[in-house]
Amino acid sequence: MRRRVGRPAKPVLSREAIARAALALIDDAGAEGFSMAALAERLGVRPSSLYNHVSGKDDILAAVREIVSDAIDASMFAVLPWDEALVRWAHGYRDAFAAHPPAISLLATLPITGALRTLRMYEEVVGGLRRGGWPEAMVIPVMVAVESFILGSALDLVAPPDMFDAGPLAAQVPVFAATVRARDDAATTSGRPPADLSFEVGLAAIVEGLRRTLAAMG
Amino acid sequence: MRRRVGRPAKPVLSREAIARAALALIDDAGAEGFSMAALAERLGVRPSSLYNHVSGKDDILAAVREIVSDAIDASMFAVLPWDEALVRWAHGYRDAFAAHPPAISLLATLPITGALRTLRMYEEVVGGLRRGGWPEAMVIPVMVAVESFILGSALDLVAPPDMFDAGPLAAQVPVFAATVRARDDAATTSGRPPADLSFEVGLAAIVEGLRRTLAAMG
DNA sequence: CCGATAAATCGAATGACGTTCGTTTAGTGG
DNA sequence: CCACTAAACGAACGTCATTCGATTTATCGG
Repeated sequence: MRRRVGRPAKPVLSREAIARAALALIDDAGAEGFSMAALAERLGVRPSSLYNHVSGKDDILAAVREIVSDAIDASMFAVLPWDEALVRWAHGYRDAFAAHPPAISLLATLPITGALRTLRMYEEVVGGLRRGGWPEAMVIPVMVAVESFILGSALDLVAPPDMFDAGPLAAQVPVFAATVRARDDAATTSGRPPADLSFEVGLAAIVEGLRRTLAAMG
Repeated sequence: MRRRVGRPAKPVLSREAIARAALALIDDAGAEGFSMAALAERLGVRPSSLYNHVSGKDDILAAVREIVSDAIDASMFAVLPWDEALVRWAHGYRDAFAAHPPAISLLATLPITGALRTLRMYEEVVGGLRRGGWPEAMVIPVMVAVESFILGSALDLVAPPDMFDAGPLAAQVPVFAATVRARDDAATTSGRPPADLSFEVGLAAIVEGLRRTLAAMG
């Protein structure tokens, strides 16, 4: 698996290949397992070789974010009413991140790339909202608000499952502890993870609220 | 400012003092400027001394999060209708993070501490929602959904201001580019940052949507 | 008042990590 | 065929978080 010095016959690396390997590494080894050394080894290469194709670790993460974001479909805005499209877009958006849980915390804090494909997605969303009747100045705030909710929900997805486990302190917060149990029961009987319940409740609420907001503006 | 070896007359360090200095350091030097070495210097101490009071960097960040979270008031749930309390709580929650922008990205991905004060806040929120008529199994999902939106909005707060600047690609996404300009104009004339517009629109929508959800369950 | 113990710091060392740079080799255009 | 460029390698550097033993000082029991 070790390479010899010198330019290889066929290129071994590329920005794309590095990004794909990085995502696979993060999926396998988690966020802490993602190092330039580990990534290089997975590619059969020395760490310094990576710098011929990317400018550094941040650049790799930006490329990883592009890959993950590319899985988000926004074409429904062209054919569905804005509110219905928003719901489907949000589901696909969250699913794209949910497919790579260990990557979420790494990508969430990353400034969103201004890559062309990302801009095109925004173009579709914005077009759908405008056609739906939203005034121009409110379209971006509406989109960002939904995106913020999605991102926050993605982070919730990767939170430790016992986050709300009060442990020995449960006696001091009895209402809370009982309510957490009720949610856990609901999650079990519905067969869905607790994070899904929060996401569905919140998404339905925010879209319904937006419908009312738009209607109230005539 | 340099200390001598040996046990000092008065303790110089404590978990609390370390956490407060860490938050101040993050505010001053940003997330990248936060290192054990820099923190130790600010405290007039050697890095290794810190380990007598905290278990490591993660532990310090957890303590920082406790400090930031302590600024969140949840007492309004005891005296206001649940929907109004939710709006005020969300504002205070976001403000607490907005007071320390460089800390947001560090804390956002951190698993929420199960500290007693945090649990007490949840106890108040949960109590308010239950008194408002929410069925037991839905209370936690409702709270988590709102919290996810707040956290996502806090991250938006720290995003680079030119995030939506398409630059030379603007010609390829004309509707989007024009809509971003309209938002920037609205932000300028209203005298509020763009992130505030998104937060207000989203918060109003999600709470209004929750009102409708609850009413529909009668 | 004294000696044992515990608390707390320091200094040195370690290992991992991201990154830079000079060297070496192989393909490519003229 | 030759100069140039692309690409990978190996070595080195600086930073960082963390560990550990030595050292100093306060506190407490007798």
